[in-house]
Formats: sequence, C-alpha cells, structure tokens
Amino acid sequence: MGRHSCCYKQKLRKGLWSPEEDEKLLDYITKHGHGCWSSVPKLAGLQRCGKSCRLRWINYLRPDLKRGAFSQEEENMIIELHAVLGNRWSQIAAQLPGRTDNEIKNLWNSCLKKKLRQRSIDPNTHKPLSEVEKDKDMLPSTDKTNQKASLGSNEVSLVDHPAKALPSSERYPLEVSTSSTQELFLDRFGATCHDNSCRPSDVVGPYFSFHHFNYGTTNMGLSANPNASLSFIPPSTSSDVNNSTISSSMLHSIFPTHVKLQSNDNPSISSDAVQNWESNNTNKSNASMQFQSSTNFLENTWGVAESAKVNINKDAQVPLQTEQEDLKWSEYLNTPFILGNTPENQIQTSQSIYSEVKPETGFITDESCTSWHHPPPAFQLSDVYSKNLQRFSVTFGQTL
DNA sequence: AACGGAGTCAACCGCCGCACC
DNA sequence: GGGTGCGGCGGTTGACTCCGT
Repeated sequence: MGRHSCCYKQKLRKGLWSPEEDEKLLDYITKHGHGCWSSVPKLAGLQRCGKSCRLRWINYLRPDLKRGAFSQEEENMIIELHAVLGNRWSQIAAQLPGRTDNEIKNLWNSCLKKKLRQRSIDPNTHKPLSEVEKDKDMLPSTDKTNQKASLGSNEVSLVDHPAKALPSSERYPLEVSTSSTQELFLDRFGATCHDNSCRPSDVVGPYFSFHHFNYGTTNMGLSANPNASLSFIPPSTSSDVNNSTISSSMLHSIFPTHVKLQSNDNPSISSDAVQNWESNNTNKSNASMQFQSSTNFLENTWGVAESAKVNINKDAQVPLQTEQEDLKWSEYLNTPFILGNTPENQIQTSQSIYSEVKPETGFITDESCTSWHHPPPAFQLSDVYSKNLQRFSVTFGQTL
C-alpha cells in the first residue's frame, strides 16, 4: 500500500526529464521493450523510479503519440465521452488514438470545462447551469451535503455510494455520475413520465449511478437500478426525440460485453418475461475490457464497424453570449461524432431515434417486448420510440 | 521593463486492484 | 488469508509561459 517501493530509494532524480534521460529510456525500450518497469531504470542507466519511466514513456516518448493541438472533433468527442464516462480519462483516451489520459485530463481541466461553462453547460453534469442551479435549490436540505460534493465535481463520483464497496468487476462503466445527478435525474424523470409506466423504484439504484444527458432542452438519461439494469431515458419532449440520436460510442462504453436489452414500455412486464437479446460474447474476461476493445466488441458482435454521431437537439435553447458563440455551439451540437480516425470508419449510424427501422437490422419489436436478434448491423433505438415507449432499458448479463 | 494573474502541461502523489508468494 | 510488488489510474502540484496592466 502507498508509495511504490522504488520511490523510497535514495538518489532518484525527480522533476523534468533531460534529453539525455529521454534518449536513454527511448533507446532501452526500443531495443528491449519495457518489460518490468521497476527494472527499467537500472537497466537503462537512469536514476529514476520505474513509475517515472513508465509515465515518461506513456506520456511523451511513445512513438504512436499524436502531437499538437486537439482538433475540434477530438474536443467534441472528449466532451461526449466525458458525459458518459465522467473522469475516466484512460477510457476516454482509449477512444482517441495517440492521445494520453494525462493530456486529455489537462485539456479538460484547463480548457473544455471553461468552454462548457461559457456555454452555460455545467461540465460536471453536462446540464444547463440554470437547471443545475434550479435542481440544487429544489433538493431538500438533508441532501445538500451530497449535492455539494457531487455538483462541485465529478471527481467525487460514488463517494459514500454503496457501489464503491463493490469490486470493480461488479461495477459498470456507467457509474460516472454522482448522487446529486441521481437526484437531478429523478427529478427529471418524475417530470417526464406522466403515466404509470415509470416507477421510481425502477430507477433508484443503490449500486449504480447513471448519467443524465441534457443539452439545451434535450433531456435524456441512462440509469441503473439495483437489479443491474440500465435504463435509457428518452428525450422528454417529442421535439427532443425528433432531434436526438444516441451515440453508439456511449453504448460502447456502457455495454462493453454481454448485454441484454429489454423494453419497459409496459410496467407489467417483469424482467424475466422480457425477451433478451444477448451477445454471444460470454467470455467473462472481456467484461473489463477497455473502451478500445469494446469497439471491437460492437464490431464483432453487432456489426457496428464504428460509431455513430450525436446530434442532440439542434434547437437547444442554450443561452449564448454572441452570435459567434451561437454558431460555434450549434456546430458543436451538430458535429458528427465519429469514433476512430480513419475515413472508412466514419460512416456509420446516425439515425433519428424516431426513424424507421430497416428490416435488416434484426431489431424486432412486438407488443410486449423489444429485442435484438444477433447480430444486428447497427444499434437502433428507433422502433422503441416509434411505439411510444417510455423507457428502454438494458440489462447486463450476470456474468459481468 | 516589471509585475502579477491566468493558463498550460509535465510530473508526482496516493490509492487501488491484481498477481504472486 | 495476509504481505508484498507492481501496474495503472485519477487528482494535484508546481514550473513555465503568456498576456494584460
């Protein structure tokens, strides 16, 4: 526990790396590979600890690193991924080839947070600041403590949360938000479900948190309940729905493996009565695979070559300061959100949730349930909403 | 030119989970 | 089961640069 043993050793250099040190490390790893990092400094003739060498290699010397400023597309992608993953920089970095988690973290803290705030978007919740303030005021005083922690920073995700006590293998990629986000979500959820199909018990989950996407007037969310089910919350208004497309990149991160899908349009449908689509990827070892491999998962099992675009609410009523800002924000909201850099990857689904489902998708609905027959070529929620479903939930397989 | 605040970024710190003994 | 070593991660720090006054 605590510091790495090598850090206790004396006479180890700290601070910035000299060009000579870089050269030594680069030479050594190029010739021998890093192997055991703790032995690298000694073998490479460096007065550094192994961790320091590892960090230097990963963040600076690695040959596949992309240099230079982040492109607009990369920034957009980071924002979208952050909305789903929170401060999971390594997973975000896995979706941005050549970029390091450190780099992305720095960009977020120094630049993107500010940009979002300038656009009246709360960088922690990705909701409009006005709404965050409103929800903050609506919370009972007893919740203020949690609210303070979570609204202040996503970094405190799951603090005091029962999920924290679970082993990582039992936690899911979606646990990115905070208890206050949960509160906010519940508030939103209650406001948008006007029939009996939505029960708070469906979404109040002590083990999992969820994220609520809210761009302008678009309200959609993802939740998880104690039964290990995740729920996709549709946009709250029909106009939202018409303008919303869920990014499959979000789904990449949420459903890395062994996913079951179910519809909850009818509250009488019990989980065991719902037909499930289930990935044939039952290899438990994949349950913890990183973002990059989850992409492969979709490629391999769902036929999704790469991801779709996010096109959330073109009419987002985000307060804008100038026309130029308006334009930029509009561009952001409408920028195709594409995973991967290669042109051949930039072609996939970008269909409206309400759009027609092509027969060949294999996404089948009936009166009581919605299921995918493996392997659908693309992730489509359209049919779910065309049947006016209030909720669309995704249940993880128990082998996760 | 000098100063100070803001922004950027590389590196460190502390913790966690896993593997091994 | 407990201790230890190690890799990995996210948060934080501090040096440096930029820019306005």
